Amino acid sequence: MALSKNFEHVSAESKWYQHWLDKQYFASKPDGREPYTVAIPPPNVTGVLHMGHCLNNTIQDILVRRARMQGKNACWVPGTDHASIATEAKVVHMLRERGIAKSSISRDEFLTYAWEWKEKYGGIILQQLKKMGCSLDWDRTSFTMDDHYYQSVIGVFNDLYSKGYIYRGKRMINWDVKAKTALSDEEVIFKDTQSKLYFLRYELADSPGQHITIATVRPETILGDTAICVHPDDERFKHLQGKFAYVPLINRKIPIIADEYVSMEFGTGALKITPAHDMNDYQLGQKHQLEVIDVLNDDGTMSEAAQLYVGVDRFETRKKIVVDLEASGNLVKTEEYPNQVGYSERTDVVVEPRLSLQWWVDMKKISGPALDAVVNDDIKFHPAKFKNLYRHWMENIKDWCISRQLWWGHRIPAWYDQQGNVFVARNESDALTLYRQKYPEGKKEDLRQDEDCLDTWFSSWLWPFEVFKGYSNPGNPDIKYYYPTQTLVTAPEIIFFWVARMVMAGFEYMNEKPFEQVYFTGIVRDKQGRKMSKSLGNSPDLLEMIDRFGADAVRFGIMISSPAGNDLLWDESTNEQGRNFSNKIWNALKLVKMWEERKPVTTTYSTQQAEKAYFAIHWFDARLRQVKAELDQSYEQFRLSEALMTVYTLIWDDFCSWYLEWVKPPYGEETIDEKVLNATKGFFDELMKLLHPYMPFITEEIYHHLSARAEGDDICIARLESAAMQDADAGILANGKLLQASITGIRDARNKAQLKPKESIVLYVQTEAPAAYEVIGDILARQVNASSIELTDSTIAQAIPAVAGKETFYLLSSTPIDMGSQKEELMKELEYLRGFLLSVEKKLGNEKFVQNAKAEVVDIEKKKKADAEMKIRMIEESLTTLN
RNA sequence: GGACUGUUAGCUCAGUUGGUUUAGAGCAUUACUUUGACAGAGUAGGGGCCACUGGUUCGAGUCCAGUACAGUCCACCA
Repeated sequence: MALSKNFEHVSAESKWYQHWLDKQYFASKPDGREPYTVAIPPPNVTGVLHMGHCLNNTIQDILVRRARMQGKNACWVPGTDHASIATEAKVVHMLRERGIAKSSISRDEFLTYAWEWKEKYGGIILQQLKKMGCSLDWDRTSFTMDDHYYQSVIGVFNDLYSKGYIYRGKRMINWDVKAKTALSDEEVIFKDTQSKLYFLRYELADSPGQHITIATVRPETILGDTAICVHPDDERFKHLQGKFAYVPLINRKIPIIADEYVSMEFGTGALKITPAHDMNDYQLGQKHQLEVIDVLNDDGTMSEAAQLYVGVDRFETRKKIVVDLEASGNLVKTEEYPNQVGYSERTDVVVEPRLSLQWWVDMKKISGPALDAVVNDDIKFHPAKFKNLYRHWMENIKDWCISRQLWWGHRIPAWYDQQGNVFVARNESDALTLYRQKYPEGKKEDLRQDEDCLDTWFSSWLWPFEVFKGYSNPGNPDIKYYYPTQTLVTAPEIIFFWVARMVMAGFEYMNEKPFEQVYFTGIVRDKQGRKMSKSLGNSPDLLEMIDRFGADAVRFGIMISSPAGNDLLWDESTNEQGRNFSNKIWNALKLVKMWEERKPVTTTYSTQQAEKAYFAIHWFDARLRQVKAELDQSYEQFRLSEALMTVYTLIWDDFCSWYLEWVKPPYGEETIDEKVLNATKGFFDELMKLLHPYMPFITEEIYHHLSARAEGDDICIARLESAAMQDADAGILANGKLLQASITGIRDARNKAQLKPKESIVLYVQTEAPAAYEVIGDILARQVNASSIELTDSTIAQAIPAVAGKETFYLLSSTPIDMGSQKEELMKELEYLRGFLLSVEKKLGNEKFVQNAKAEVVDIEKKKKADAEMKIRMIEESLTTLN
């Protein structure tokens, strides 16, 4: 069988993914095995794959595939989120492009368009996950607006309402004037902004011509002013307390009140109070029973109440009113003022604090167990630093505004009658029943359902259990088997939006945490450290990259640059590293396949001979065990990039660079030792299994090239056995290190002396461990092109000396050689050793050290000293041969 | 403004309770190697006062304090 020059990822990847699907390897059913459950953080239904998804889902796939190979019943549930604001915005945009205004169509018409949109674009992101190789159980694909899911959301609302945890109230909320909806606090992003501070003077009512000056960044809101407030102890304004002033331009008479809230140092010490448009002003207004004048419409234009600029946008008004205030003589001065302004997370417009009637969840009622679970490590956070963040938020939790003025989503199950009563029920007929309990003659037509939808997160907080119908069909076999899930992999950005609320919902409705552990990924940034975003255009086209480099390479690239718990500065060049790695593995396969074409020879050795003949095998066997133990550690701590690096070097360095070279049959030889061949293939199998979670496609491909496999023998479901170190391993590994150091040192010496690779040498070894050379001698000789190896007690004249660790080698060559550079090298080494010796001697000469340090430490230092002295002696001896 | 995290080679990061060499890895870089798996490669190098300043200690990249810078989260005094 002829193998292509490189790994052909395009054909292999689609072929194997389809094969895995055909074999139902990702489909999970409850059975006697230990479950390993992961519920995907559902991407927006209309979203497309970006680097954040790539990182997040690669990590999940690694965990899930590894669990599957460890014999667990792995179940990774896919799905999407209806993403109310984001999707509705897209549909509104689409309609506008078709010349349809949302306001011109009915709710039902709009929803028809929205569902069409969802059907058309909804599956895209899931298809993209398949391209990445994600081993999701597609039969379980969920959507937050599936029937059972919808009913559960409504059910939860009803339940919380009946417990008194949900209420309706008029409060200050964050208003998105573009989406025309309320936002939760978490949906507001504060950005540093260079603003202007305007100093405005208000004429005093009793003293014409006299003024009080206030400072504001929002002059347009003065039209809604209902008071001016000063600090009660402020001497400058004491005489004005209880007096009145006129709002400029409209001359409304407002009181001057006193409250300790006002800072005497800031601005002029006098604060204008606009209860309708500022959170703090609202509270002051409540306290002092001030009038509330709302001067803005829901789209951000000035309302009738403003009297002036009616219908003009708020920012346009700001420009105009400043001009007018200046003209009227009320503008004293303006100052540059840097402050932070809230923007909508979804639409990126400046958020308007606004008083409105919304639905709220009283979070303190349900946060208790959720806080404890994380603080007690019942749910483990990785990295643990997020525990503090979580705790702080939970301890200071505020009520959650859950109503959104949108149509796409779960409609709030509340009905209102003409009298202003509210009936919360699961459906209209239940609501009618409630209504009739109060008004027996009531008719269906008297009731009107709330127009609003619920916040998206009010549905996604049920995700870990409702994907198994844990709420809608309690106690079913799936929920009993799969819940709680094992690992949640998500971005720290949504720790409050989602993670915290899932924990609360889990305890409230399943009486159990939703997941055992949470792994917070870093944020994917570009090379300059900027967050990847659409607007910056620094987000690469993932599918194009997969086509070009292969999914394995892209997965490799993102994982290798992803330190546990840190943001990752991702650069496209890591794709190349991944592709080169694939190529390297592919070529190793080609080499092994070439050997296979030779004549197999079965050789029997005595135990002692075998130790020597098969040293490479014994060594790699030990290395595998060692690395597997390291990997277990890394996985346990979610150090996935470290684990990948470990596998990478094991394959590239240990297997390709060392092992394969050690066992490679000499050129021209037509036979192959059968035991070596079989062992090599076995190692290759194991290596592919270790790598499979990271690079599923190429590993499956190689696995099948290595040996003819029975039907159903695929690496995807192969067992990955863990291994413990054995007693003999330490000695073998030490010999391996000695062999490597010797080869490197001697090659270096050959290079420096400009000995051609083909020129053979006689190698003399001066060593404290002669026995080792019994075992490693043959390989050493071949790797450094030595015709023979001799042990020696003394220096060898006319030979090139080389020092490696405690060993000294003498390379005797038949051709005359230039020793100059070699001598220089040895002098450098000598200089280093003398410096080192000095530092050790200094340490040992320090009485306090010898007195206070632990005995072992002192012994180590003594040994260092002896070693250094010995090496110096050896180099000095070697140098004499160069003279 | 408050809290947390970080600052180690050109870049990205390891460095476990202070002591096994005068600090490691990957990528990048340099020199050499070119028909026998792989030039998308091989072999061998170079490259760091561990941010700064003090302190604790026989001993500090590692512990403590302060300073500077960066990042994240929270708060919002108009």
